[in-house]
Amino acid sequence: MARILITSAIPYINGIKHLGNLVGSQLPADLYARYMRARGHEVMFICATDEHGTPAELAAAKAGMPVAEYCAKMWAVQKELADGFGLSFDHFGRSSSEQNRILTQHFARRLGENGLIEVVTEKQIYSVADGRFLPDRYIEGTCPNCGYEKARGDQCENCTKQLEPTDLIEPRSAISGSTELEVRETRHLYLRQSRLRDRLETWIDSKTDWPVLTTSIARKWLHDGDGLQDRGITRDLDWGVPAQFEGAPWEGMEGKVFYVWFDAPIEYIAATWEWADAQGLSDNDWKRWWRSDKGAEDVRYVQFMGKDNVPFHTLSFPATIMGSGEPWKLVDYIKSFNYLNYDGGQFSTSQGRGVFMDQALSILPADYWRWWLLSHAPENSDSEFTWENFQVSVNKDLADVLGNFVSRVTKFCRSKFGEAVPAGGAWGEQEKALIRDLGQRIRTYEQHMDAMEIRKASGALRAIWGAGNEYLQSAAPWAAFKTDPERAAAIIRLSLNLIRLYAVVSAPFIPDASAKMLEAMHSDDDSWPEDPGSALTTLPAGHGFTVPEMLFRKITDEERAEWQQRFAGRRD
RNA sequence: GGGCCCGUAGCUCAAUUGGUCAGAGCAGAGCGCUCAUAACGCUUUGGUUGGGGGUUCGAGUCCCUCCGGGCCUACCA
Repeated sequence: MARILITSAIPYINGIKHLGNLVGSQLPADLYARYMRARGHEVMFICATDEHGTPAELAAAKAGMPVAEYCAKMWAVQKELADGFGLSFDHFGRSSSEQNRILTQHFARRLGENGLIEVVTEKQIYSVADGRFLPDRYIEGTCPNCGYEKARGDQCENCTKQLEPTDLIEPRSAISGSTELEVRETRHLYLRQSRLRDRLETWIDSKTDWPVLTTSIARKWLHDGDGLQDRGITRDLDWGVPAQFEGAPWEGMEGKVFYVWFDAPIEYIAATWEWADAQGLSDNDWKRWWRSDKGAEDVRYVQFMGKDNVPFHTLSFPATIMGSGEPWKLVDYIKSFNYLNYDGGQFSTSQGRGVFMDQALSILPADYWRWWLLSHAPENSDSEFTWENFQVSVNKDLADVLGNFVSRVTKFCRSKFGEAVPAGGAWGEQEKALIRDLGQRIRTYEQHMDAMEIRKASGALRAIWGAGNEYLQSAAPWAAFKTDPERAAAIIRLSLNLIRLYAVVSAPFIPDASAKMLEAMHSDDDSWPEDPGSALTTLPAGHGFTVPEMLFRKITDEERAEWQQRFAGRRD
């Protein structure tokens, strides 16, 4: 048994995530966690909300509530949606937790003591009307290059030229529109990650099995220009982890907080601590996942994230860990994803374009979404959601192939033998061939799952489902029943057992349907079919079952057309 | 501007380090079956691998170039 630590990139607190966000981190992480648990491994699966930063403060102000209250409310919303999608986190934490405050300040102090933090005085734009310093992209103005009037302080969207906020003509606050802007001096802590460049590069170079997407982004940052640059890790905000605290090796940081990207990854650790506290466990119960001096040497740590998160997970967070000089766990494997597009364009949170998690669950159960999203995960390039493709995949794979298999077997048995596993007959050549075939297909499935090749794994699973229909067609119990009922009984006994086997191997992808299948088979034996032959004798003759409700319904053309129109733009 | 990724059958995607007629699923066509959610099984039609050039005994794979799409570019997260 191995020990596997799995973290999903933590979703930002601000608003409800769309399906592209879901498939880029939380959902594949859940698939992997469920699979590894099913294989008997000890798993710690961690996620949380990322709550600090300017957008959270602004969203709270817009909602007319204190930021802490807003975050608490949105955490509950996201938690409920995560539960709705069956995301099996061992703990869904909050980056605003007390545990994260303690750890974030701890890491900062260690980095400071190790000479890796520097106080830098710099000039930033301050908005008097808003009473806050403005991040570059919260400043709007006219582009000096092309004359576009809504250029942002970091880049002009129209001509793509990169800008400094002071380049803008008639700059104004993007928040209030106020033109009362001043350049003010402010002091910030910088993480001197340039000093760790060689160590980081050696470390990245050792990861020869990582996806190209992951390593190429890391290398770009390591080599771009003068190489890895130092990075400001504090901000002039109210909401966050205070940068000035008891024991801090610097002064004058009162009123400042750590940058959200400094404390967010630390929340992976903090959330594990939150988990231990919530369970009433000891310090060592969470440290054994994170500290190699506390029993984490044998832990394999896997992170899941979208490509936009890669620089922070390959460089700045590892720099934080390495720079601490303490034996915290570094990531062993990063699985990164491209983006999922929506019907010819991008999902857009601001425009409400695409399907969001709450909307998805309001029209179809989670398993339908899980299956489509995972079997089309954007692993090698950006991929695309279309309603036509969604309808066809769900109807064919889930309803016709898997759902109908369960239906035809259970209904045939009920009508010919009653609602119990029939006795009599024996396995022949066809059964031996099926078992050999299943053994191979399951092994292929396991290999893809172990390698986190999600699309390939879904294809292998579909092939396992297909094997059942192929077998039924060639064994033809409906024909055998007329001349040799015992033979038909043997076929159906195996087929009913096959339903239980399908429930077990399919559970990582479609946990709710799998639970229904097990329930219909009146079984709670969810042990992995290490040996298909014996797995198919789990339900003995005489064992009762129930014909289940339709496992998956089909999506009609009318529904597809309606949804296509409903989600084309503008969220209500 | 710089960097990276991608372009393969009508659609969604595969093709170990360059190595036998470029493969699946879906859609299409034909046949079979009738237990089942008009479901299932079998067979089968689709490709000058975006265009052009080059290296090689051999290129979807490597190099150059052009076209098209996407991402990142360090103060959104």
